[in-house]
Amino acid sequence: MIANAKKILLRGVDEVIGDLDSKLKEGRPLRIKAGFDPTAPDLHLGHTVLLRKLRQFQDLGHKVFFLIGDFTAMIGDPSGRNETRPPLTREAVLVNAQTYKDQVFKILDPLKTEVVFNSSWLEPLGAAGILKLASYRTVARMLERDDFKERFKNNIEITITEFLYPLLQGYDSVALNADVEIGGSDQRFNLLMGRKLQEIENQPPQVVVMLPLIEGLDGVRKMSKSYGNAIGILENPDNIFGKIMSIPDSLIWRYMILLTSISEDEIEEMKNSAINPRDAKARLAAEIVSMLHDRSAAENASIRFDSIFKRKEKPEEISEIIPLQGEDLPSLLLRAKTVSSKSEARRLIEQGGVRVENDSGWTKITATYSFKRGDVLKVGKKGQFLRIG
RNA sequence: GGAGGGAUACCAAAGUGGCUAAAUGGGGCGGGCUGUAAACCCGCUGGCUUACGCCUUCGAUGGUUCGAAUCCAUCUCCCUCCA
Repeated sequence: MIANAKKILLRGVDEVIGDLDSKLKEGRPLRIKAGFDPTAPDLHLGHTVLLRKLRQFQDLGHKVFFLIGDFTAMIGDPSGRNETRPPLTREAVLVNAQTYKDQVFKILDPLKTEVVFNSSWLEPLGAAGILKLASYRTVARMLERDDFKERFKNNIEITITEFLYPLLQGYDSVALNADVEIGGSDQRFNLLMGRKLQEIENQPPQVVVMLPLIEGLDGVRKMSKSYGNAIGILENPDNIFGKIMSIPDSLIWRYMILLTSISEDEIEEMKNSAINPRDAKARLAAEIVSMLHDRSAAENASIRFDSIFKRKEKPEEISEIIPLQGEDLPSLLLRAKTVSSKSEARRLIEQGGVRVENDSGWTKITATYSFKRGDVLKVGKKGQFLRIG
């Protein structure tokens, strides 16, 4: 029973600190904590690694405390950063928090989730409480943390508030009496701080479960909206499918382990077979679309993908644009929002990035091409289609 | 509080009076080859213009000059050393 639970819970996990076994053996619903920094307006696939892990705990009967770090967001988590973050306004924090709530239940079980805001206990803490927390740790201990150490060494500023961040996050664990905290492996220091503070406050220290940060679509940097290498949770099925098809092969198995429920045995089997990486990717893409939408959305996305990219057909639904009097191609493309400026449009056209469908297939066109009603244009290699109305 | 150094396009980094819309690298985009993969090759990468060209951009503001990213003044921010 516990062995089975452990197998599920440890899938894809980077590292566990503390005794998960004995927590599980207690047989009660554990209090699982995961903190979210409400700075990102949208969740992406990277967040689902964590959300999926939370869901697995829920499915085994445990309770998730989905913590929105509205108070700590005013500082900004320094983890993994090489620079100080600008603070967010209170309003922005609240708006972002709401968008989080709108998205996470695509993965989490709402019945076993409690959404909490850390301002509800950090605010009452007051200056005195913060001073007390701060007295628990020394500057030397803080500088043990890698990113602080690096920044300190390289004369990159570290604000005092950033030192406070791990303390406050750690205190969240005390306030919630957390049994387990799940976080990205970049959170190591903060997660361990929770254990430390719980011990000081005479609580059993939480078990720390660290998940890897997944690489973004470029396969190099971690997935992040600001790197433009992310897939948003709310994106449409075709987009998600297409983006997965464009990931480098090196990511396939990692994504399968972390983002799908395909059994580890089956993944091993595929890996050892002579499967065409393209087909493995298509399977992966379908699984992910199913997770964020549903099975039939995944099937449709797969069919459309093959039609457009394998057989070079045009999609059945194409947005139509009606040309204005005397409008030229660059202006039309700009108005259709397929490019961000006319210069860009000209560049694109000059380089053969714009084609029209005719008897000989997709044919490159020039800026002076006189389009006519019914023409279907394809813009760029990712394939944006336009019909002239 | 004192002394010195710095701020250049998405990022890094050259440029110290005109030849600079600004070298080079990365990133991004487009083309070729593919499996919307990787690697590789080619091109593009401020805006407006069919084009000649015009306009805006080198931390901010003001000035010198026929002409400034480059010189001067003030300001803002960052770094180093000293206290």
